[in-house]
Amino acid sequence: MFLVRKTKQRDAIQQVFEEAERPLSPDEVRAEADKLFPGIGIATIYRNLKSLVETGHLKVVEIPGAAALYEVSGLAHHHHFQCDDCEKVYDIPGCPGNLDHMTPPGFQVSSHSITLFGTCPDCKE
Amino acid sequence: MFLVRKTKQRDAIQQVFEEAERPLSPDEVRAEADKLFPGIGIATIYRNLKSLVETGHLKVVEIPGAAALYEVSGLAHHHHFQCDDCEKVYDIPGCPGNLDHMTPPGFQVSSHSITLFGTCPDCKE
DNA sequence: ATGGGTGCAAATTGTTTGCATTTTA
DNA sequence: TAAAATGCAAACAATTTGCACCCAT
Repeated sequence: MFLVRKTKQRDAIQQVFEEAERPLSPDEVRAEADKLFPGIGIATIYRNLKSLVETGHLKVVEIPGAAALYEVSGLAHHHHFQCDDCEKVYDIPGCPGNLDHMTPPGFQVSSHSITLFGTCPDCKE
Repeated sequence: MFLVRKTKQRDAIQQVFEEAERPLSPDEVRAEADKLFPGIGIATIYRNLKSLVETGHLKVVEIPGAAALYEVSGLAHHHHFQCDDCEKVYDIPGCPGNLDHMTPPGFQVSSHSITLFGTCPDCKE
């Protein structure tokens, strides 16, 4: 990918993320983008997700035991919650902060990932 | 799987875990088990891993962005470290403890997962 | 008109499953 | 010797890639 050109499909995908309120899977992105650009192919979704991550527009959200999700970058440092029931993933603010006391001697930490699991408000009845 | 019978292959797989000092991938298990029982098939590895998890002998270790690993169960609550370089995963003791302050109102937390990323001692030169 | 982008289908990777055969109890 | 376990290969699901064609610049 040398130069990144503007296309209807790419615009549609970016717009999907601007309107999303939680991290989305490639299939969810496809379903939403298809409303804006009917017939968009799944390979196009994957290719654009990858290039949007490379250009810094999106970030990959990795949840343990699940396929990758994507969200707009530029949000403050935060973590995620996955509902045990509906499996949707939500952004949650906050961070326990310094995890140095968990770092064993000889190891050097560059980043961390925290995911909470449980029941989301929608599924809590 | 009704009754679980003892087989040479299953014994080999269990022995691999008794000697492992970190979580292993199915392929690593196969490589080690193959030394104890040459020719063991990958399907047998997967089937036994699944049943050993069901019987409580093993636990699945899910690292964000990586395929599932397995380790013996019965260890104290702990978390994991993945090396950015060699990608090996290590157990690390400790836990920041109460993460309630990260739980947004309306959500109910049942468990959490913490993974530290960085450089392991082996790769630190 | 040229080089990047798209859609489709084939290829990959990690994991599971169907089935004929072997092994355990 | 009946039921469970194995090995192999085919089936799957998620993601990537090759290629002919299309569309921005």
